[in-house]
Amino acid sequence: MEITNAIASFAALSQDTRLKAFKLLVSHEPEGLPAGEIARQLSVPHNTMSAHLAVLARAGWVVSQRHSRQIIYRASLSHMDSVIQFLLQDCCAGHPELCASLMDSLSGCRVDASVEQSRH
Amino acid sequence: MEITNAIASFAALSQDTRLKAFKLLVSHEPEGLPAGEIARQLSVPHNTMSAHLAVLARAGWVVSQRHSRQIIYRASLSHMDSVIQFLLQDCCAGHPELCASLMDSLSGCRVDASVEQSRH
DNA sequence: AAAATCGTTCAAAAAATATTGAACTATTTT
DNA sequence: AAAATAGTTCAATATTTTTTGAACGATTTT
Repeated sequence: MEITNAIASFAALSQDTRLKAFKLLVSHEPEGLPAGEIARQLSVPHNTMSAHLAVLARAGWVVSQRHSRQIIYRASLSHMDSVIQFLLQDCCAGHPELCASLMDSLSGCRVDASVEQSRH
Repeated sequence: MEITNAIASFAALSQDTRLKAFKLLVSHEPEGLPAGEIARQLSVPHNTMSAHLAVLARAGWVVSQRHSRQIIYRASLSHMDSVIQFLLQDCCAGHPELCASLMDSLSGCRVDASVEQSRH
């Protein structure tokens, strides 16, 4: 990821409605949500929401697809991965301990059968 | 991390000089760099740089400490960790495959002796 | 083909950010 | 204690972003 894309990516998430919309879409993966439904859930006028969704889309955080009358938005998890990689770049080289701690916290989300079982 | 802190964090990195300054500090961990040196390396007036460093500090991306006449800035790697955790929250639960891919890319930075040896 | 529904785009005003000369504070050197 | 050095803060201007009424475009229903 280039620095220009990174700036646009951070700018896109630096606004209340947009960050909430993105989080909402992440929690609605992989089905996605139509534009109007996002506006309704966040209590934002539909044209305001449309402008914000355009910013998120231009930055790469969301993708959209028309489905009859509605336009379905989905979070782009691969873009999230790219942004995180951008942040970590030039960091882990000298400091593997940060990666280690991150990996530890990430490993908590691998919910497989054996882990499920060991919870009881 | 609260959503308010997340917004401030993303806003802080959504500006060219600030993003470059943070990256510069990450690559200068753990020694850090004095404010004037950062301004010089990025070709920015010292008062402009000071304002930007204040934004980064308020958001939590950097910490500073006076050392005789100069003020040394350092990147806060733990803050970076918090922001990444904020992004991943509510994501891995339904989608362990994203975490898996992230862990794969992260695992590349674990440069220990055995890996070093196997490179030759 | 008219009406209804779902969204986007436009344009203009309002609000928030960025920039920088000048003044100021803290520390060290002479 | 004056001068020099390293940074910050202030204040005013310039720039960018956000918001929203109104108009428009696409698709479905009547």
